[in-house]
Amino acid sequence: MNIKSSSEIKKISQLLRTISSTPRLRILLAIGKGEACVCHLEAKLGLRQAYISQHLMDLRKGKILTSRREGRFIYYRLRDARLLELIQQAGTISGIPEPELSDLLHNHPLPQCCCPNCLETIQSSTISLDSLPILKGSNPGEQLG
Amino acid sequence: MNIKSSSEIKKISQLLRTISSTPRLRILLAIGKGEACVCHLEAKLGLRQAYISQHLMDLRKGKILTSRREGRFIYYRLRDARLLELIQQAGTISGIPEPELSDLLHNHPLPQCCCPNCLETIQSSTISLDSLPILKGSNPGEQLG
DNA sequence: TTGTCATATTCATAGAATTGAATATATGCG
DNA sequence: CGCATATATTCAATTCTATGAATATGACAA
Repeated sequence: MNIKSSSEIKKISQLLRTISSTPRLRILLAIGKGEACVCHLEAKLGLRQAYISQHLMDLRKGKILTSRREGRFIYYRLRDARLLELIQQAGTISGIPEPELSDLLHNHPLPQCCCPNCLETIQSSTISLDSLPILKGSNPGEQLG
Repeated sequence: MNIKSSSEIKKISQLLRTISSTPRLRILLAIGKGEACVCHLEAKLGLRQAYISQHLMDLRKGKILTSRREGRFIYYRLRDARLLELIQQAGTISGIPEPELSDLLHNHPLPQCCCPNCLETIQSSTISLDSLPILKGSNPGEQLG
């Protein structure tokens, strides 16, 4: 049996292509195992909102991210955390030394959103934690992606 | 420390982009853990020679393949066999069921080159095995890629 | 040397992806 | 409602990528 350009290969191809763009890789690594809203990514990556949103759309279409709305914010999360292992493996294969690689992968927890507006919320509420956007709102949020 | 579009990310991006094209994925899977000459790939994949050579060139430039000349033939091999695991992982993540996936990965040993000219050699030499192109020639071959 | 076979390279072009700019939607608040 | 904020979408332009066609190189054999 020959290797044909099967639908399996197309799926793999598409997954790899979708995650292979530099801004999308940066987004995925910034989200990591956690969740991130667009404004967070905007602050963290230094990219414009509309630009990030476009790439998030690609990642949603490629079934790589899921999103969840909570009030005005929309939180993105990896649909499958093994993607991070895949990226790590790619880094290893391309000869990136372990320290740099694990820095890339593990050094970016998202305790709370640190973008301007979230920071402002945190700073102005050192006492009442329930004003944090990630915690407020009783609605657990519908799945969007 | 922020995630910057570092050289590490660019390396990962380039690796993933290079292997993400359908014909290149097919080539990599056809080579697998073994070695293959262009004529073999031509026969196995049903693609034209020049087209395959172009993709082989990309894969060589991307440091994904090494090549070794032996007489008129040039044999290609994966520089790092972990690439196959990476591809497998990508398949798993994109939801390909295990049977199809392992078929894609393990069902293509390259006992000998089966392309027209190699077949002809094999058929006309059921007795003297040392006439097989993969075995003949005392020169172990220089690394080209 | 001439010819043949295996493979590589160059070049042109169609098509896809990336990006920037502008604008739209949707939620929540007063 | 009307406004502000968070995010999404559309559109156009530029820039990559893929592919086909033609041709070149390099090894071997006669």
